[in-house]
Amino acid sequence: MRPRSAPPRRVTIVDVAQHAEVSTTAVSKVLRNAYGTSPAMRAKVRKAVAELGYRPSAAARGMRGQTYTIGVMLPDIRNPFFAEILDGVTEWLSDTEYQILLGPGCNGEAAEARVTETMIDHSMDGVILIAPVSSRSRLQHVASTVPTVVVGRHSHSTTYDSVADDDIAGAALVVDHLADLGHRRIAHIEHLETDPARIAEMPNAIRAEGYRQAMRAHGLADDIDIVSTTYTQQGGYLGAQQLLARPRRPTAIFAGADIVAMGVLEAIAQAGLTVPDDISVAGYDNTTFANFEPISLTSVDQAGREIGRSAARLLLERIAELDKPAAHIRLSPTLVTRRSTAAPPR
Amino acid sequence: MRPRSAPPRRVTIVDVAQHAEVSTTAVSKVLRNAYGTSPAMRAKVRKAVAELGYRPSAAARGMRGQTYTIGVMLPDIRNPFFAEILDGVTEWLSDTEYQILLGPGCNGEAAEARVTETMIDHSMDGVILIAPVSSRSRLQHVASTVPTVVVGRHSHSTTYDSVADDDIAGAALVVDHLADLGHRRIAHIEHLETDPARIAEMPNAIRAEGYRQAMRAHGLADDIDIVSTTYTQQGGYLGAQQLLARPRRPTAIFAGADIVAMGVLEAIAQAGLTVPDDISVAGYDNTTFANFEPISLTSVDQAGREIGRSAARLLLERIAELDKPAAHIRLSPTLVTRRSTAAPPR
DNA sequence: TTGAAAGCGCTAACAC
DNA sequence: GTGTTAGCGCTTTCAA
Repeated sequence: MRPRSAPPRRVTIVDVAQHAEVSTTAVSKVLRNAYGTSPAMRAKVRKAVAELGYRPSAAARGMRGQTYTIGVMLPDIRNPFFAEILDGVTEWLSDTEYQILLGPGCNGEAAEARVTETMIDHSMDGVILIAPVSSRSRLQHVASTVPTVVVGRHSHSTTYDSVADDDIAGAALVVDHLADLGHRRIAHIEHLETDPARIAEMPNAIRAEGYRQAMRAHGLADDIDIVSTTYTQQGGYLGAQQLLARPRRPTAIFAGADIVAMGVLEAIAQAGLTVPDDISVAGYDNTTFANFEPISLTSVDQAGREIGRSAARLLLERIAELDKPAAHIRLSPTLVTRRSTAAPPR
Repeated sequence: MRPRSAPPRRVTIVDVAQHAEVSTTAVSKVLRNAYGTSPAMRAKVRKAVAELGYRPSAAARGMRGQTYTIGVMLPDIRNPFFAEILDGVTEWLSDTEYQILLGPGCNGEAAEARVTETMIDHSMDGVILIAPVSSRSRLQHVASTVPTVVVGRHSHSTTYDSVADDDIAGAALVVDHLADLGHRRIAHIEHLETDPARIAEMPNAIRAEGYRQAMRAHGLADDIDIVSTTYTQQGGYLGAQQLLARPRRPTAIFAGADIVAMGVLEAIAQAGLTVPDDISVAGYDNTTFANFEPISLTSVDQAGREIGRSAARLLLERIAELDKPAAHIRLSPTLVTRRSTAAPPR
């Protein structure tokens, strides 16, 4: 009745070697498809591995060679857009022998440092950092320790690769769409970026800049109206409240992220207004939420899956060739128009 | 200009020992707060650790002792309820030196096996399996290898601990609420469970059973109406379509999960009906989605955070004492009534 | 209280 | 093409 009397000793490479009547080196080589193994040997080893149910210990492997494990850090597990990226990563890696482990959702530099350290401590073969907020030097440090791909920042690092969408273009898609519908007072809710070093590469800051540029291009420079909050539902709610209280209320709100748009919709409903009759709303990320029929939110599609696939591909390439020059992929977003945007009230 | 010319050698316990002028054994002991270290020695070692920025290698640790890492497996990263549980786990472990790593979202037994194996391969100190679908014997196997807590199954295992909510009571809360409002034709959408071994412990099956019991208790045995699909948005959509096509349409739908309710709402909207005027809808899990003001879905709250905290606590207790008897915690759910439920149309 | 030394499971030189 | 051997960084006996 003792549940775990004897935690049975794990099958090791030595057991496999004995069972197959070869050396441990041979087993190791076969397992890694390394050079210098005869077909006969491979067959013997594979058979023994199967019969004994052997699995290599990633911990032991990590001390000498690879662990065949990729770490993925994502800031907020609740944001469905990140799940999309993750799907792409998973899809790309599913054909390989690499495993994935995720860091727990982390907000802020301290938590990010903790997560990346943990991944390094486990000697993961590479890490994918999704929308990190850490300083550039911190990312540099991580990348100098382990092959790294950064997703969602417009980086120009020579140390790590990056994948992001063209946020300037994405913001322009929204403004163009709203302007074409006849809107002039188009407001934007941004995630405030104070650190000047980060303004150049954080997507939120670039979306705001893209909004400004597009407004100017439409001759709407005087109508530029940005509220600075955070990319959260709460941020959208508070930001929208500010905008709705304006003497000349905007006729359209471009939220920097779908999660922000959720808060915006909530504030609008609470104010007794209707979307899109009284006010149009657009988001960014094209999450499942935006696609939810009763919501039907116009949103910028970043092709998260493709971003994830690209990130995984770049990482494997870097693992294979540590010195290869850094690649920086910019994917073009598209606009998915839905019922939350329409012509402004007259 | 070479980006990663020399990946600098990691600081090891030997470096710390030399710097502090003590033995590696001493360093190891201090790091683990082990018995037999003088205050003076501790001070010296701590100082050296800080000065050198030393971090223990989890990989190396894993070969002999603990890795101070907990693995959490969750089936679907998109379901916000799981994020809630995760928050609870994170909260409880934040006071400890344990780190968390998550498995990638997995659906199906094969994927679950892969994830748990990966965690074991990395010699994690313990694993928390959230709503696993694997067979009982498979869970037993995992638990006999590594301390395990299973979340969301009504298990009676002697090998692993478990935490779940009382799904019979949760279903009753919904039926009671709807019956009190005057509903009789209350339908239920369940996630189909065919494996007889699993019916007794899977929450979806127990919710369906709770629905049946509660309906009978209200004298509504003849109105029992269950559609079997899956716990997905698509499942809810298709299930609702079936129900709406009934000759005597139900006046209320109890979806087995909020994600299912999303699909239900979509089908209802598409059918040109209104919630709650034409039909009431209730969900299960009280996700952020249910709380979203424009939706305002009545839902059963499982106290996910508390579930996570309990799971983490049980796991640490088991890690400390491997032979302790298995504990099975059942938390009582509560009902959060919102605008999606009202009296039936007359 | 402290430290020397053996090994955890694996990979990588380097023989043969 | 194959096997022997020396570690990787850490924990853990076991002596001192």
